[in-house]
Amino acid sequence: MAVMTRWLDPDEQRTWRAYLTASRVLMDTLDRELQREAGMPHAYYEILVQLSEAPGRQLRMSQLAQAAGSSRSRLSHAVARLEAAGWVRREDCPTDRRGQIALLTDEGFATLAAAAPGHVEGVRRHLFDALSPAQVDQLRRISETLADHLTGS
Amino acid sequence: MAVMTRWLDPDEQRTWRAYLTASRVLMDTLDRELQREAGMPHAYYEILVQLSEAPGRQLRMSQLAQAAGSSRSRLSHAVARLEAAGWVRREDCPTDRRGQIALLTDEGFATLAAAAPGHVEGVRRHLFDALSPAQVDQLRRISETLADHLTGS
DNA sequence: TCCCGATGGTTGAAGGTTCAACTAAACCGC
DNA sequence: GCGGTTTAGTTGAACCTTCAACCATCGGGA
Repeated sequence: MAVMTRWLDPDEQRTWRAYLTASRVLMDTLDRELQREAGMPHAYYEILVQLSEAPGRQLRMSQLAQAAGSSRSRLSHAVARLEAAGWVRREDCPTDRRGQIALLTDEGFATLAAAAPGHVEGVRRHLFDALSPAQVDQLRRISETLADHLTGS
Repeated sequence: MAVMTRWLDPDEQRTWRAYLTASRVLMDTLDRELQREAGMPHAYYEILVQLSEAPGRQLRMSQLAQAAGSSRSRLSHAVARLEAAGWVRREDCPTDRRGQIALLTDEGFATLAAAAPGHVEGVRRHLFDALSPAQVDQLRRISETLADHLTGS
């Protein structure tokens, strides 16, 4: 028997369209700002942030991919570029000969430190300044629910 | 005088991280589903949707770019591919000799009609099924506020 | 011990996006 | 109607992401 499509009602349509537009414009804006001011896309910034917060400023590739929300392949390519830029270094993992450890160089840390204020300012201006405290709270709950739902299934 | 960075407080941090994760995973999931089931990325699907809803199933390139939230350049490249796939056709604009009109072919419409149920089902499953009606409403307001804020500035 | 499946990571090719440069036509003030 | 400035759209190069294929190593069972 054919399964009927559960189409979106007008309210859902409107919500979905608004969400699509807002998230796309927000991300495009932040990405462009970061590219202009720090010379890297947002995904690369995320990688540096995750490394900077890890103990010893280093992580196994897999864990870094996980933390940065990246595929392994993407991370491999990205780290290759970050390494060429001198911001990250690779080392062999002592406990697993298959493993690689990515570590943030001092130069990478300095670049991140230089980029962070501008980026945070952008996040604040484009996101938090537009929302009421209640809305920020709602957005957090919605996002956490969604993330759970998506990764749980 | 140096401008102090308005850093994010812990709640804002948490909100921002949750938002980043959720929106990235959501979009990645939908994109992959669409690629697998319809052979096109979400951005291309958006273009076909906009064309399908336009009078005469056609739009000027600029208006289509606007509607689909795409840059002109991106749209040019995309339409070139969609044309090669036989889903879109280009015509000269009769009233402006600089202009180009993109129009959805019957084949393009059929492809879209075939892809839509699966995609809508995905949006419902991954987004709406996870949220309460109140949260859907909150998300709509937040997104509309954000979009206004971003495009207004 | 040997084998086999799972895990960690890389690679190359194909496809998508961005940016800057460019052509052509329309608009505007004079 | 002339000359400069927008606007419409395309192009190519550089870059980023994805996908599938691949190699190496690890871990567990017979």
